Amino acid sequence: MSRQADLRGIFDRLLTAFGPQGWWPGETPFEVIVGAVLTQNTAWANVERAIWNLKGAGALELEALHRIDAERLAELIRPSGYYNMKARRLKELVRFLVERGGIEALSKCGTEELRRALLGINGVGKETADSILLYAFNRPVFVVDAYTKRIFHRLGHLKEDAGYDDVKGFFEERLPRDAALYNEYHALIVRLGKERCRKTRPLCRGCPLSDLCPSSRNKL
DNA sequence: GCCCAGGTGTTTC
DNA sequence: GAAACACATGGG
Repeated sequence: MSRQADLRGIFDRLLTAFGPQGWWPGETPFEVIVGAVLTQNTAWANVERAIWNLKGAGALELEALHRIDAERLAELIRPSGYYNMKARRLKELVRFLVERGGIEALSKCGTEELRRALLGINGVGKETADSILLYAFNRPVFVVDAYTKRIFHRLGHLKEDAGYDDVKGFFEERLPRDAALYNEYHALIVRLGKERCRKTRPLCRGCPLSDLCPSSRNKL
């Protein structure tokens, strides 16, 4: 850590540059949960196609997804990639939700308890669990993804080998525990991460965010 | 054709 | 433990 991280300052700059991101792009907590699995290592545009298929089949509801065959489900979510694996994972997650009395009942659980339970489900890792906690259950949990590590390591705020929980703790210790703030911050990091510098402007000349640029080719 | 995308579990050293 | 691998579609 070469210097003190001004996480709030970076947040303000990203918000000014990109505006509110309106995450999660899902209409119900259940839709958020399904999307969290479907988007694992997958471009969101492909997830949207899968979601659209599920809606069209009337399968984007807890009971419907609980009843559907894994094979049929795999067919519907095919555009999101890894469809056989994700179909099994979704079935597991849905069974968990049903067994625990649904999302409403689960919302009475403590955050740590719920996180442990989610992590116990096959196919739900830390990022997926935290995405569900933050975006479906509105809990103040900072979500870490590959962009977060890449960008903040490049800024000199994280060690090369910082693990998921190290990074999560880094943010949670330096920011107020505020679900709305974590919601927007993670979304803005993803937005920044996706921002690819044009080949015609390899040094992001004039870009007010050039010092935050995630591209390793653009070390300043 | 190649690389990447809002990861995770399993296998192997 | 951590590195290597499997899982798969669609856009740039």
